[in-house]
Order: sequence, then structure tokens, then C-alpha cells
Amino acid sequence: MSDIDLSDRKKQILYQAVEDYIENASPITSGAMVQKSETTLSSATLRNELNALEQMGYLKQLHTSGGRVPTTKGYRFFVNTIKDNCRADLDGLMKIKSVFEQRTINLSELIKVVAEKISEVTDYPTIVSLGGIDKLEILSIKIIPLMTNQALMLIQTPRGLLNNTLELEQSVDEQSCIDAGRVLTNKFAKMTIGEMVDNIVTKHQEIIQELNEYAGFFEYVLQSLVGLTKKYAQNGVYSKGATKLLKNPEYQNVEQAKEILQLLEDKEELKNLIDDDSDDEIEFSIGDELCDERLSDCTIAKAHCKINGENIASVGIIGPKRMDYAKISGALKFIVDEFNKPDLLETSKNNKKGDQYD
Amino acid sequence: MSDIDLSDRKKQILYQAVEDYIENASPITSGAMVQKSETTLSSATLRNELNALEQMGYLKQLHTSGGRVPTTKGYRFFVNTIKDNCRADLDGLMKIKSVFEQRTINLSELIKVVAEKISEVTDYPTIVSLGGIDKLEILSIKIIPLMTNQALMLIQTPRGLLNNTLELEQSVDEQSCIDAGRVLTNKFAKMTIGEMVDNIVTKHQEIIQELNEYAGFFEYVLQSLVGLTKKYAQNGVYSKGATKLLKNPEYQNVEQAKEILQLLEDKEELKNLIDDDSDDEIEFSIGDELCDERLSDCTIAKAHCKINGENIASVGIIGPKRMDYAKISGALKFIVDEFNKPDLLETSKNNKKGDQYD
DNA sequence: GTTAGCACTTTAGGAAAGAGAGTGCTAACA
DNA sequence: TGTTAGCACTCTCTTTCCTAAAGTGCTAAC
Repeated sequence: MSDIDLSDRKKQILYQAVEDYIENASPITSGAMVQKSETTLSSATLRNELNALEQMGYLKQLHTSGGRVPTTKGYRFFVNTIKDNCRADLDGLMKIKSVFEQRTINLSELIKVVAEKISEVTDYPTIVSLGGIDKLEILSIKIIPLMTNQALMLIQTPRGLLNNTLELEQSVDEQSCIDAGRVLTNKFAKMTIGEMVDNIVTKHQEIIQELNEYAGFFEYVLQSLVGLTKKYAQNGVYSKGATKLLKNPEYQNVEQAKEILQLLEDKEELKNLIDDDSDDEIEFSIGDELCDERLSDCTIAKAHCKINGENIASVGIIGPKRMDYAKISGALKFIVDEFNKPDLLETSKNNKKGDQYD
Repeated sequence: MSDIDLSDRKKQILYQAVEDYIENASPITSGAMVQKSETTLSSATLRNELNALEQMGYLKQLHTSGGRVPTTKGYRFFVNTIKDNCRADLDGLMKIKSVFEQRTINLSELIKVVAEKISEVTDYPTIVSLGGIDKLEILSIKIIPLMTNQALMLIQTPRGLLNNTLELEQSVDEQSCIDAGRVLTNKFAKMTIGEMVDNIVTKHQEIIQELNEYAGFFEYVLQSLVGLTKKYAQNGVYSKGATKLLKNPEYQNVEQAKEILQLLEDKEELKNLIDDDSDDEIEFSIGDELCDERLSDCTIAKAHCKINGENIASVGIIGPKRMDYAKISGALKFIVDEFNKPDLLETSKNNKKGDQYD
């Protein structure tokens, strides 16, 4: 898959052809390429070359006398070529930068704003999926009594507060809650949420004994943890700008647009689509590569944002295969880099203005 | 606007005509009405009557030899007529009922699920706007110290917990927080959030003196309250099923669909559209009545859900003017009634499973 | 290896024609 | 006076046909 069979001239012609098609959405023709003086060759020679590229699977004709459009293989060649050569919309990206610099914002809010801005800059629907809470380290656990047999469980993590309500059999006093929180903190601090859940399942009896007089609370905590995990899983996907798809000529037919718009409404499906454990920071999945009938004419650009090497959010941009790869690549690269800056973590950890998960 | 100029026969014909049009989406013709034996009159007589109804502004012809379609006035007549005669999709509504009976759900979650189910039952996009937090009564205020100069402010209300972070200059100990919470509770309990904010603005100095050694906290609370109000205003709109619009023949053209889908993505605009202080529980705004160019071919059905006479949420259903008014009316009435049941308030107040606002 | 020239193919768009649907009007009828 | 049959008229929708335009592939010459 290294395009090694392509002569330099073919590579250049193919690159120009795909670039043209992305810009104009009208099939590539030998005549047009000569007219735009993208080559010194004659249209006849170009025809030969285009024909050869078609034989090799990089282009295809819609009908005999029409021009050619890129195949997935053609787009793939193009994407691999521009990879390190992305174009950035500086004005738009500066707007995003100001969001990152605004220290008063919390992480989940930041993610939302990023999705909005990216969608604005790229003019494509943008999806953001927050990483699960499983890998978050527990810093402390607090229990706050509320009225009528309820209490609030707060779990502090390096990335903000998690909260969920406990359902008690009887009301409890303030001091017991404080004490129970301390005991739970001692037991579970430094573990991740995931490890805590594991521990609870595998060492249930053991822990109950250890917790002594606060074992009663433990059952409620257990109950609440299930709710917590569910709650944060559901709220972890955010999408913006779905209707921007309709600006593209490939979705002028409602039937074609409907399927993808429906997909964009289904958070669960979106999550599956965006989440993956690729090591690449930025990756493009083009058409058939997505292995989803509905998306056979789409490309999804994904960026995996990491803080301290840990995946904290994935950003996806969905559009027609004929999307502006260079611009999108630039925008995603910018985001990934912003997350990689060491001081963002500082901001996130010692955030002056409440870094909360909700 | 009382349709008093209509003979009984005209009323019946008009009703049938609109009903037909809603069902079939094809213009009303004298021939079709006779064929469906909706009348014992001849097609010629029907033609006279339809012509008269057109002169009176209830119907209009798209072109000379086509059939007629209802005008806004025609739909308005129809809606007024079916008002107390709505049809319910029992199967679908029973699904919603089970959500109401599920006592473990909190109010904002309930609202979301209701929007989803209504959208499913009616097959139209559905919008839910939660009432503001201004009118919520304060039951108690708690302050919880967090790490590194932060604290969490919790305000208990009859409809769940509000929370926001306080930014402190220096860290504080647990006991001071508990005490500060008590003092704030004594001062502000029984007021509404709105009143609390008013008080803070108008009696700033007075309160600071009163709060004595906890006056320091007060400044932070003030700061946090602004954030709180903003936060809950932004999260108060929820919409579901936007792409369901595309199922309707009137949106087979992307240009027509685009505007409304864009509108459905803009939470702020949706909020303005759905919120109003009408006394009617259920109301329909048809086409021009909405006074919005983009919505001139739409109808919005709104229901105002009240608990104890206070507006707690508005539900809006948006669709083409040719929407199934009887079915939608039935669904909305069902929802409003469920909210009106006295025991929902109980559920909401003494909810066993944490009735939280987030 | 490149290119000019030409025949061939296919689409897009418009004009023309005919069928079908529906109305309005007139005149007859109860 | 209200109702209805009948008919001419209008308008749309579909089909068919035609032409222009665009683009290719192939061949032969350079």
C-alpha cells in the first residue's frame, strides 16, 4: 500500500487531481487540468496518465464521457501525501486558543467549546467523546448528608469532582458522614475508579470487615457507583453542527443526508465510531475503510487528545470523502498540541475556577 | 375569529377536507371526497362549497386545476374543532407512563426521557425546556471543602440539588465550612434563588455585617451564584429527533429542511420559541401565527407542565402544518396530566433515589 | 514518449405532445 | 332555491425526441 508503483509524474497528477476535486466537487477532466495550467503536458498525454491511474485503482469514471473522481485508494494516497503538510485556518484557530487560555473553564466544558469551535472552523459536524471515568485516580471520597434519607457522594479526581446520590435506609448525622468519607478515602485513595469497582466485586466481604462500623455505608456506595458509571458514560458524548453536512453538494438529496443525520443523533453509535485505541494522534478513515454501509461516502477524521499520555477525549470530524483534508488535519493537530502542552495539565489540576465533571 | 359565518355543512366539509389532507398530504379534491364517501353530496355541489370556503380564506388552490390545501385559517378551524377530541396512541403513551411511575428517576432525567418518548410516539422533533431555577425555594445551603482552595456549594431545593464550585483565597477547614453553611442556610432558607440574588444585590452591606465571621464566604458565594445561574440556564434545553422531520414529504428538499434543522440545533433560539407565559396548558401555533419567516410552513405544539401551579417545564413539538394534531394533542395532554397528578410532587419531593439537577 | 485530430459515447436540457386530473360554469332538474 | 350532470378549459406531469456540450479513447503523425 505504498504507492511505489507510481511514477513521480503520476503522483503529481494524482495529487493535483484529488486536490482539484476536493475544491470544486466536479469530476476531474484532462481539459480542465490543462486550462488551469497545472501541468505543461497536453490534454492527450494527461488522458493517457489518467487512464493509467484509473487502471491502477486510484480514480474511477462515473460514465464513459464524464470525468473521473478519486476512489478510496486515491483519497488515501492524497491523505498520506499531505500528512505532514497541513494547512491551518489561523484566524479560526486563534479563537480556540483563547478558549484554552481561559483558565476558568472546566474540562468537560472545555471539550464542548472545542467541539463547537472546531465545527465552526472546519464547517463540518464535530463529535467529542470524553474518556471514561474508569481510569481516573481517586483523590478523596466525601459523603454529605442531605434531607430525607439521602446523601451525596463526592469523589475527587485529578480531573474534577464526580458526584452521585446515595439512598439510605435512615437519615444519618453530619459527623458520621464525615467519618465514613474518611474511612472510604483511606481505603480507596490512589486507586482508580475502575480498580475500586473491581475491588468491591472481588473482595466484598473482606472490605466490609475492614470498614468496621461504616460497612453499612459501603452497600450504598456500591449501589451509587453503578449509577455513577452509567451517568458519566451517557453524558460523555457531545456533537455539534450536524446540519453543516447539508452545505455539501453530496447531500443535496434528503435520502442521502437522512441516514447520516440520524447517525449523528445517536450518541451511542457516535461513541463507538469515535472511540478506538489507535496510537496515532490524528487519523483519517475514508469510505469503505470505515466498514459501515451508511458511511461508505464519508470520511471521519479523528484526533485522540492525551494528557500525560492518557487518552482523555477523542474528537471526530465527519464529512464527505471530498472533505478539506489539509484544513481539518491542521485544526486537529492544533487541538492535540494544545492538550499536549504541559501547562494545560496544571490548569486542569489546580484550576482556579472549579473543574467539575458535569 | 369564531368561524360563525360557516354553515354546519361547510364546517363538516372543511373538517373532513383538512383531516384528509393531514392524512394523505395530497391536495383536497371534490372527486376524492366523493369517492371516499365522506359525503352524500355530488362532486359538483362539493365544488361549490369548496369554492366558497376558498373565498372565505379557509382553503387555497395551488394552481387552477389542482386541488386545494388548507390555509393557516383552515388549520386553525380544524385545531379549534378537535381541541377536546384528541386521539391518544395508547401503546406509546403507556411507555411514557411507566417512566413516570419509575420513582427512582430525577426530574431533569425525567424530562429528557419524556422528550425522547414523545418524539418516538409522535414521530416529530420534540423540545423540552426546563423552567429557570429563579423560583426554586432554598431549603438549605451546604459548603464542602475540596482540595487546593476550592469548595463546593450545594443548594438543596424541593426539586433537587444545585451545585457549583467556590473559588477561595486560602484553604478552609471542614468545620468552618459546616458552620458557614449553617449561617447561610439560616439567612436564606425559605427564600427563592431569585430572592437570594436580589437580596445580595440590594442589601449587600447589611448581609455582610449579619453574617459576621463568615462574611468572607459570602463574597465567594456571590461569585458562585452567578456561575450557577448561567450553568443551569444553558443546560435547560433538550431536543430530540430532529431528523424525524425529514420523513415528511414537505421536507424532501434540502433547502427547506436545512433552515429548520439549523434552528433545532440552536438551543437559545429553541428556548425562546418554547418558553412563553401562556395560561393554556396546550397550545398550537400554526404557520404565520409563529411570526417567524423560517417557520411559516410549520406548526409548533406546546405544553406547559406545572407542578403546584408553577411552570416547571415546557414541551414543544415541531412539525409541518400538516401534522397529526389529534395525536399530538393527545400525547401532550397525557403528559400535562401526569405532571398534574398530586403524587408526582410527592415523588419529586421525597424521591427515594436522589432527585438531582444535573 | 508526446501530441493533434477525430470518432464515439454519454449527459444535460429544452421543446413538443399527450394523458390525466380537476375546476368553473351553464343549464336543467326537483 | 338548492342540487346536479355535463362539458369546456386549464394546468401539471410524464414521456419522447432532439441537440448541444463535454469528455474520452484511439490512431496516426511528430
